[in-house]
Amino acid sequence: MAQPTMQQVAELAGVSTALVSLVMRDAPNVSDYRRQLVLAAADELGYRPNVLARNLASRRTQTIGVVLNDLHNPFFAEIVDGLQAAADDNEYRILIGNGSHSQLGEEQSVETFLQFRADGLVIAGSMLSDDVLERTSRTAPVVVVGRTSTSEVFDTANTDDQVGARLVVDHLVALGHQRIAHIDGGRGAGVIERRHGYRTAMRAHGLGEHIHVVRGDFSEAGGRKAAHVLMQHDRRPTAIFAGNDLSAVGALGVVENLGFNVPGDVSIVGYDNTSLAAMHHVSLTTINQPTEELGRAAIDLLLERLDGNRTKATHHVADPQLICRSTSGPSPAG
Amino acid sequence: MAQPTMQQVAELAGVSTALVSLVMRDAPNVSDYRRQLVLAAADELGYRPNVLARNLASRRTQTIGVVLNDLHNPFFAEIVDGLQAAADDNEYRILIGNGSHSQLGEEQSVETFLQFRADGLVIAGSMLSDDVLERTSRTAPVVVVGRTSTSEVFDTANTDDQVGARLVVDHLVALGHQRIAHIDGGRGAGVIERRHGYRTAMRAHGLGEHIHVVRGDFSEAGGRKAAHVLMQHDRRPTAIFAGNDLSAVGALGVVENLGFNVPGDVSIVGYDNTSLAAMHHVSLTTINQPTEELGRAAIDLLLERLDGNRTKATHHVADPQLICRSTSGPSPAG
DNA sequence: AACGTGGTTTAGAGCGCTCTAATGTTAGAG
DNA sequence: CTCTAACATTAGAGCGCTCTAAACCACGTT
Repeated sequence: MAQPTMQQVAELAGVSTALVSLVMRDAPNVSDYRRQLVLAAADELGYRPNVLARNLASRRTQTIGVVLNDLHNPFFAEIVDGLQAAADDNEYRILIGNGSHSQLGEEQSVETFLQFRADGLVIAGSMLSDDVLERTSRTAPVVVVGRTSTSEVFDTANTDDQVGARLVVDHLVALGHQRIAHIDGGRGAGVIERRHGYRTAMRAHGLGEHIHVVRGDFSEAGGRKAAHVLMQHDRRPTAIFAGNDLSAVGALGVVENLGFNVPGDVSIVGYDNTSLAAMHHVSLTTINQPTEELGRAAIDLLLERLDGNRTKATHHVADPQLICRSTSGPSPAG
Repeated sequence: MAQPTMQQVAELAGVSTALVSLVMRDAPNVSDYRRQLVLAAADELGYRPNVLARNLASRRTQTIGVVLNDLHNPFFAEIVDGLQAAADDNEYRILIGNGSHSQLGEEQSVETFLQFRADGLVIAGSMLSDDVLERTSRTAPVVVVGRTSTSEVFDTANTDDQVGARLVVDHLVALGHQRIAHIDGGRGAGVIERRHGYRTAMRAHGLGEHIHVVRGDFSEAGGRKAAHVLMQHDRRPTAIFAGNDLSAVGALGVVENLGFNVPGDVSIVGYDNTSLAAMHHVSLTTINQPTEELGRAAIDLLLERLDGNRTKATHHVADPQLICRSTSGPSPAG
């Protein structure tokens, strides 16, 4: 399995290793004649540059480490689509680390990337504290996606979750709902803002007394458990605003199983507009986050840092948007 | 952003770099006294080993590259869970590459890992030809997950898809169905076996004349399109066997939207038993693949190769299992 | 014939680590 | 008090590449 080295290519082509290096990097000022020589030799040997050595010598890896909080949440897959596209455009490559939906898993992933000397990090749905993230970004630039922060050290790209939550409440209130409950996301990213947005909007509509928050964890199982609690409450809600699509679908299943009609008896709204929500069979009313935009923004922010064009923290905020589908409707009874 | 090096740690601790190296690698035969000295110095400087340099020198990375065909398919997230657990147990780390549901994306991911000199590769749901995979495994050991192969070069870990398909057909036939159609997965992994298993089982039940295969692509959208075609057919099926859960859910949405009852009018069965199928609201009858087992098997196969204990290709085959949920029921009319 | 000029090529010193072989150290055996 | 064995430590040569500085090589100019 010993792989051919630049040295061998150089010998076969009858040139110096420096020249081979130049050819491999597509440098200008290499005669066409030698370029062909080198390429032919490389091809013959099946030469493949050793990124480890290359990066060690050049002190950059052209690699961005992406840490995803939860591989099971389609939201993150969609973020990756945006990141991938933007990275491709800029000749960076992306490697993905699995945060395993836990702080520890996230920290290990980050550590791996730092040891590999990734040029920068994108952490999507981070559960780490600002403090830890700031410390990390002293080693390599960090962009946090899907989570608000006022940090003056690292950048963020996300949607305004408070506004998003308000859109949900406004929508449900317009449909005549009053008893609107909220399933939050536990320790997940964006949880505080969404919950706060929900509370504020409820009060703004004079529905302060109907504020009802149940804890979830951004998973389908969490949504199920929370919905059970809600539906057994003596004053059960006519509408449920779940913190993300995954928990909304969990709630949806339970509510239906208990014999209620959605949206006839109970309206359910999610958050993220993932592929899950868009599925015909699910057809979930939800809030769209422009994942493509967020992904691109994250890469752009990172590149500005890497190119040394900026040192001040920047927070890219995108607009959320209500996507009305089949799980929300007029309040029963009125 | 210049990070401290082993050299600096050595100076601060008043020892040689070799000793620092030993301490960092937890080697035996280092006096406790110096070990503490070194650790203290490393801690003070915030030293973090440079994996690039380490790997370059030691010629191994302790890293396994995992290429996922489609980040949007929860099946692969579940495979990663198994891989992650097994890798953790063996002090390997996992890095994930995005195959982008395309051959090109997959090849690029593989190339990146080879350039990073990953010790081994796991390719889940590969769309690459045996030929390409065999060539790749001359550079680093490759285990292909979720795809059959008789290759004598690389290893595989998967379930017997033909048996799985037969389980589906048997189940539906037992429920009285005759017009059982199949939505396949286009160029995806396992497609040929599942389709073949379907055909064989149909004929075995004397239903050869009802064989009906429509092309899909393992995505929800593909499932929708295929279902449209099927339901507009003059002899529309009473049961649909979709090649994976994602397309099954797509089909489910369309069938319901067209006003049919599931499973009253049409039964739908998926494949993979992903978290998607298990969702209460979806509750899809499907075939379980033991993802945890597959993930562990893949890592085990890889480690055997890496430890030099085996050179002959091995194909780990797990048993599929029918999971009966709410989308399959007795054939209407009989 | 000496001199620039600008494009092309190369020598060689690192990058930060590991690993082999050699050296230093200590304690018990003879 | 020397000799050994076993443990502890270190020097130094790579690993495969990049990058700076210097060398080389036609050309057309003076």
